[in-house]
Amino acid sequence: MTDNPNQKPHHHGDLRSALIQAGIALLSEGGKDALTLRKCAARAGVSHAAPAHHFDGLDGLRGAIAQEGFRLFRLSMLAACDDSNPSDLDRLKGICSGYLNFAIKNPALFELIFSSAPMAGLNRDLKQGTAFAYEVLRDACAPFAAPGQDPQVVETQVWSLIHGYTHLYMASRFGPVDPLQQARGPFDAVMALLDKLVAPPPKA
Amino acid sequence: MTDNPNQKPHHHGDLRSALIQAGIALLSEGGKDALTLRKCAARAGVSHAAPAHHFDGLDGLRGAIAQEGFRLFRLSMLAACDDSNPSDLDRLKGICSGYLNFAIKNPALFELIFSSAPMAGLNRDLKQGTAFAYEVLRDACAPFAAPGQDPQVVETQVWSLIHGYTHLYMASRFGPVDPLQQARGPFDAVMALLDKLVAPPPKA
DNA sequence: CGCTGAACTTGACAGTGTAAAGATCAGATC
DNA sequence: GATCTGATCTTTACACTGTCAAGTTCAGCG
Repeated sequence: MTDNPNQKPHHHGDLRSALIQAGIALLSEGGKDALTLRKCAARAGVSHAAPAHHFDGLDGLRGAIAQEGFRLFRLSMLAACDDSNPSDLDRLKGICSGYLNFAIKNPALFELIFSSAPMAGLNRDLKQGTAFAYEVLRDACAPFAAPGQDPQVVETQVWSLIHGYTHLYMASRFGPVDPLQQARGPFDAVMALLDKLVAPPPKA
Repeated sequence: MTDNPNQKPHHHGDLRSALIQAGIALLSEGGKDALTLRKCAARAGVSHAAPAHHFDGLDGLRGAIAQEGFRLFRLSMLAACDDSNPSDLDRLKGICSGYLNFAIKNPALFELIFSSAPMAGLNRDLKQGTAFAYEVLRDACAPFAAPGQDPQVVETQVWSLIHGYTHLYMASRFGPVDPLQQARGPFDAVMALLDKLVAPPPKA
């Protein structure tokens, strides 16, 4: 009866995750505006109103996609510095490199997860996903906190620097974007600012 | 005949600029998604298809609004550091302060002007508007370029830092946004990284 | 067997961008 | 002055979107 895989059942089985994957694919293929409830539904083989039973409207789907996006984002940062044990500075720059690489490989997804939706409106699972990714950055920044200084300061400095560079690079502010990640603009020159974290100014 | 000001003429007179102003107002009131060709037209008192004669679709209107946005953005940066002659560092931090202030006062407009529309697709006037605003940042960075170093390096470092901070702050990544610009998050702590531009590390 | 509730479909509606075709009018030309 | 011309704006229409309301299907259970 239902053994025939060609015969789609009334219940999809795992529609929620199928819609999220469809959404990521649409973002990847057509950019931010290509993410549509109806197109996601069509790609998952269900009717246009089916997603409403799994997400709270389009924003709900965006949130679920963002959660998955943060998971991939974290993996990209970790993958860029899993060498043997390099110096603390190399490790931090590796994290930043993974930060940028994720945006280059997933422009629309990167834009989505850092879109201006106020954090207050995020559900708990998504908040946890962002915190989990932030942990990677925090760990890499830990060795650079001056004694007696709030470690958040260095974290915020590094985060601002790499995030700003990535966002401006993706907006073609440093020249055309290279999807092959060969030319990443003045990435190394900008990241050289991090060198000054380890060599504090002389007390004079 | 046509002396009666209550009697609206067939020709608007300055519809193009009226639509841009209407668009900025809509962005300010309702955020990024509130910018709509039809709503702009209605606010300007014309039919919904009238904007098509002045802009190349919604993206064309966005570009025109961005051009005006860059003009205001530049003024905001200049306004934040027009004191008497402070130090180079104070002046640079003032520019950064104006950068952030503009985003706080015009969240949707800030998002629009730095949206990921590739620079390649921008028209010449808009490109010139962005270059004009960038000039302010470049001038403020000039005193910090190490001798023999490409001044673009410092410019890109500073730009990345302030842009990343602003973008993350506006996404409520450093806590809730204060529209009154009283609490700007760890702004001063992050900008302290710029101190290291003037005090290079010792040579060993 | 029949019930119940979740999963999904169908149909409808308002709002959107955009294109085509017509109406209006200021200004130049004759 | 009369007429032509082209820019400006309106009207109409269409496809697509998110969202709601109501109906349909079906697995699991008493």
